[in-house]
Amino acid sequence: MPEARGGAPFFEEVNVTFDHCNSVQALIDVAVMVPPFQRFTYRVPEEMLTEVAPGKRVLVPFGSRRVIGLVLGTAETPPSTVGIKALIDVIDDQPIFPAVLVPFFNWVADYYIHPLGAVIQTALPGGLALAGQTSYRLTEAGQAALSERTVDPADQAGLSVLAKSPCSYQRLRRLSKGRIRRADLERWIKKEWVLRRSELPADRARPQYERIVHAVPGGAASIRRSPRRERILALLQQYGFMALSDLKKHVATAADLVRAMSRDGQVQVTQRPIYRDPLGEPILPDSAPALSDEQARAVTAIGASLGGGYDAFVLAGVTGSGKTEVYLHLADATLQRELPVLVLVPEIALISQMARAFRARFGERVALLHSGLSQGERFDQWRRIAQHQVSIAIGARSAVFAPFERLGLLIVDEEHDDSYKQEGALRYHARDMAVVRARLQEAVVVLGSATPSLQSIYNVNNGKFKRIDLLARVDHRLLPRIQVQDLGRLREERGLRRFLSPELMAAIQAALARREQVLLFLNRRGFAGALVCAACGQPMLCEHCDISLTYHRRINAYQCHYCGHSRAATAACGRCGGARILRLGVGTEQLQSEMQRIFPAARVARMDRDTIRRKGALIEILKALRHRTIDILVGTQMVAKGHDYPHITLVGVICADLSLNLPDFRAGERTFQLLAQVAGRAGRGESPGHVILQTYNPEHFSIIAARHHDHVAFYRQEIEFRKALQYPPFTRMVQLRINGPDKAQTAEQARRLGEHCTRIRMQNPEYGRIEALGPIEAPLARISGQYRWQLLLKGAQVGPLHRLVRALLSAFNRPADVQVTVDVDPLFLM
DNA sequence: AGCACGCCGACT
DNA sequence: GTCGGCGTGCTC
Repeated sequence: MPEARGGAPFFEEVNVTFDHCNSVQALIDVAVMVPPFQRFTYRVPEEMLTEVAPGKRVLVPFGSRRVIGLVLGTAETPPSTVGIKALIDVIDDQPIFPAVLVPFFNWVADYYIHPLGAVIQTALPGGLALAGQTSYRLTEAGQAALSERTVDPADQAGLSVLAKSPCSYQRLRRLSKGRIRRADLERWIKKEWVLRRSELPADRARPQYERIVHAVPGGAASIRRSPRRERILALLQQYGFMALSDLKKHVATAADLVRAMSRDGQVQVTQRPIYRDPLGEPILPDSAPALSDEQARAVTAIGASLGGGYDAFVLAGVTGSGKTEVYLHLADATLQRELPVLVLVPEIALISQMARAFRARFGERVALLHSGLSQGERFDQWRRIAQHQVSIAIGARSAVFAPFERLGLLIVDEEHDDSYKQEGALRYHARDMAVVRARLQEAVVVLGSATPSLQSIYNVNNGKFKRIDLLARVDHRLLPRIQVQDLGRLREERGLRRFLSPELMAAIQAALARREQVLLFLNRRGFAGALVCAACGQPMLCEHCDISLTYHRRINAYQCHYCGHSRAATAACGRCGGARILRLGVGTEQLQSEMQRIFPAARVARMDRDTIRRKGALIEILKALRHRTIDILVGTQMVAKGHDYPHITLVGVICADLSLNLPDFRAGERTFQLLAQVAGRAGRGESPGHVILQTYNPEHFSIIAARHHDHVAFYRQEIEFRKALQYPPFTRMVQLRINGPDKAQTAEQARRLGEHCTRIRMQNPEYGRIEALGPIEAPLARISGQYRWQLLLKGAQVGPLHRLVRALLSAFNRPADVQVTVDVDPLFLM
């Protein structure tokens, strides 16, 4: 094939060539699944034309290698400067995602400034072997060199790691604790001590099948009979067909017998896919209860838009107003139009609750997608959606990529929750993407929350979203009474009395006497808050993170909450060597043990990251609460998240200020949401709720607004503050993060990036109104041994910001171990 | 990421 | 002159 280089006459000839071999449609765009993860154009050989389809994996030549790519569609703009290669093979029989997702993937790649192939990789369930695995193995020469000790002592250690077994580079790095570097491997390969083998491995996640045995007409009349065969034939006569696994329960040797019988023509065997069921326990079906007038109005209002193209709603329902029931009715209405429903929930723990409700109403039509599933389970759920076998999917943020070909309704529950923001290589916000996906697929999107984000309320006021309120709690339950206690007046007290006001203590006592449940919220896990040397006042810092350690009594150690590193609690002060370390403040661990001491008869439990680490532990706590085998629950902010605790009447907020004092412009919003949410946990049953909110800042507007359940007042003040300081939603932000293992080098590269940025901004008037803050050292200057710098870009329009960042990144050459990541619409500026 | 290519200094 | 070290840049 001639290269389409050069002038017009040549161009025509190319077209003639295309016409001649009838292959104009035979050019396809493929996203390669190895760096640089970009889209490339390939030619499809004639014999593969019928097989190729968007969403299928293909094997393509790439440089001197063969790699896996994903078909995006026919090429729109064939590249004119390079020769186009032909693809080698089509891997899949069925597409692994529908073609309609391609524009969505493109949008995500553009908006978040991330390579298309990498976007698709994050979207797909794991185990699809998208990248060829490269493994390294010690050669005989390497073995010899190692045993003869002719190698450099520095290489000795690395090579002996490799001597144990061949493995991948990543595993190698882990096994050698990061001491083996890429350059070492390349050097060893040159010396022929090490062999690199690149292979395209089999999928780890494969469909599972079960064998179905069918009766054959006249089969029973066949020659070979035996009592066991008779039994099998009789069972098949009765049921028509049976799974082989069920047959085995009746006839232990069924597997062999059936094979023989199939040969003799007595039965017929077919295969049918089975799905590993992530929902272990059976769920009793329920039927739709009657809606309140308010709920019914919400369903009618939103339901009117179903099937009529894109529309977006904010469903603002106070805690306990029955949003889930509205979702269920809307889902039902959507299914009646034969359109699928996608439900996003902020975290795994809440998925089971939502899934239960949906399963009870819709049975087997529900798929689950989240990271708690095994790779095989996730693959199965994904495939059931892609093959139209389910019409509802419930999942965490990555489920926004669920492979629905058509979509009627997208629900984002607890839309204000920051867990929707993914903080990996691709930093996306699942709520924002849900809105975009709804627009692209002409679906209705519902953002539900008791405390809608400032962003969403702003969009309502802009006319972008429609707002629907649920103001009443179900069964006319009242919102809890909130009482504020000033912690300042307890400053002179010693020990726990500093943190527990007499009013809170009395309320706990009274609630326990009434046999009601108490929730105590403290946004700090561990035993004590701060660790300070008694001699010199130096705080205990993590060796890898420049972050204060926290004392954990259960393991009797100081622990870093950022990298997990811990030191024995006998460790001395890092500065003066002083042995006496003061433990100031209080954490959930201490609060729990103090509560147990003060109320010995009460059953006290704790819910924080430490106690729910074990799989199923959270469910157990929730169950125990429901069965009233817990009297006092102590917990961190996870207790505020949407769980339904029907028997809790008293909520104590130990210190409402912990999230207020963070150096982040969203601190006020987070505090208000947290307080409103945690207060909402009280009084969801028949008894009224009571909340005691302790704070050092009783006059702060976030606290006052929370106290009066006054969302409007909070919004009005917060939006003024954002406007005055030109923060989102009035401006758009992109944050560039510069990370590296070396302090000076990271600082130097950050400075260079800043200079590049200034130069580009000066060159083009389009960037004139973009503000660059930094580069500055990040507030968390080091995490897990990585030094962190940041450059924050702020502008009125997202377009110029995007273009500036793209120009900046393409002009910036960085050393291999310094990383630059892009965070569009950053949520955490630390 | 991997691989080729091209440029330097150290050897046959 | 050739080998092999590493920095640079491309992959349809």
